[in-house]
Amino acid sequence: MKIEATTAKAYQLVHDGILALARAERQGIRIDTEYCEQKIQHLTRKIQYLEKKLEDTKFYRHWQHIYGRKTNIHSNHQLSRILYKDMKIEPLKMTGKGVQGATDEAALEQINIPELKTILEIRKLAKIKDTYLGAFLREASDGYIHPFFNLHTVKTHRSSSSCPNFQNVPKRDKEALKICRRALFPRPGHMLVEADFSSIEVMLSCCYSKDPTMINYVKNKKSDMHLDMAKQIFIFDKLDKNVPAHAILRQAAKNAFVFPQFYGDYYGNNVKGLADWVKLPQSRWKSGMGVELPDGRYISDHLSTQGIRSFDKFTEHLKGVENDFWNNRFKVYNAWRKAWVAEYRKKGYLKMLTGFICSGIMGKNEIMNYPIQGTAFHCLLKTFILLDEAMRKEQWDTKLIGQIHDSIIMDVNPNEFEHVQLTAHKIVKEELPALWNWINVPLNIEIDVYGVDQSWVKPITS
DNA sequence: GGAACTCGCCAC
DNA sequence: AAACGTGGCGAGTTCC
Repeated sequence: MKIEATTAKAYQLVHDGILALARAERQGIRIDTEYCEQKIQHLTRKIQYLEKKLEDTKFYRHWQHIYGRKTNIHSNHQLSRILYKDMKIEPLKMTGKGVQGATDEAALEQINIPELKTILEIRKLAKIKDTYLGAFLREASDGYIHPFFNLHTVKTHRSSSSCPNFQNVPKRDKEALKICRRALFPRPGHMLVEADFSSIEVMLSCCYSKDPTMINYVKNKKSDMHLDMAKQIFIFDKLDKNVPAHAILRQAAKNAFVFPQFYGDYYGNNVKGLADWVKLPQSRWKSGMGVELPDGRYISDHLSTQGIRSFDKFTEHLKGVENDFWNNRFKVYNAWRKAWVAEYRKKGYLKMLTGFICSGIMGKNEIMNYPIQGTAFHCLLKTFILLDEAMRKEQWDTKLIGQIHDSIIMDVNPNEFEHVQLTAHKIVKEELPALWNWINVPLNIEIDVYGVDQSWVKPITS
């Protein structure tokens, strides 16, 4: 696919953006190579130990019996054959291209063979060692890595990063986070600072759709879309998000319903994710199942009082929630979606608020997601450009060093921190809305600060 | 022996 | 009726 800017204002943004990003690439990110080397050795030994442990099992000997000298526990192709052909286990899901049984984490967890846990553990450690620490070392030069930030590779006009990819360093898995991010440091006496746009894709959904309900959700600090959805999905009149059990319901609604729905998913998939979150099985429910509620009851008992006693009944309920979500709660957004898709089908291309054009054959979900994703990134990019401008004009010692779609990573001189923070806020709250009159909601950033001379592991704020 | 593919997995 | 968007990258495998 050919990716180009296509209008004058889009071209200008890419032009300025490339230059600002190139300056960040040139600065680079400080890396502790000694740590990487030591940690790689440590992980290698750990992996060797797990491999030895595996080799001492019946499961492995069986594998060896089939593959002989070619036996390779890192081969998912071999593993798929062993499990699904040889041991005749019924595969619960197939791989993406659909020809063999899947051997990903979700699939292996469903199979009751203890050796598979060891394989998963090896996979996780190998990923950390090879994809992250190994790549950091390979790319390190004089104590710095210089990841590329590309603006010409992505269909949605977002960015990508490579050599190494700075945009996928582990964060969710706390162990992986600690090991990988411990390698990256600020310059001596400086601190790493990360400025994240708050819910930027929701903001852009407001800009495109002008949906009043959605706008109210992001403007009104007391309202909470995910909590409201949790109430509706799990049928509660009241939920307090500060109660841990309620916080889980809110997270479930957010991650297994709201986000997937905006990406184009449907209730039949969402219901599985929701059941996972609240630990309910995909079958009939009995008393005492699932997560515990603050009053000591379990979620299955609560739903039972609402007439929902099985996964199937819950699915039916969720179908109603989905219908209400699009035809009632966010009906203006839904109308925009329909009109937006119709317009693309008439013209054969779509044009973003920032002037970028996407053409080619697209499905419904792509037509809806591209403008949101692309334009959200353009807010980040313009902010990056303006920060870079201020930095050079005022000769900051602080440096811009990277970007992850909706966040900017800086290497900050502590004496300049207050000023940098003020400048960033001024850009997103005042300059951006003044520049782009289609911004109809308040943009905001959250700032995370890491300690002076400390790695990228744990922010000392927020 | 390298290119191109699949699979799995990390991020937003 | 159908049904989750965007990337990069390592290892294994297959093709030429």
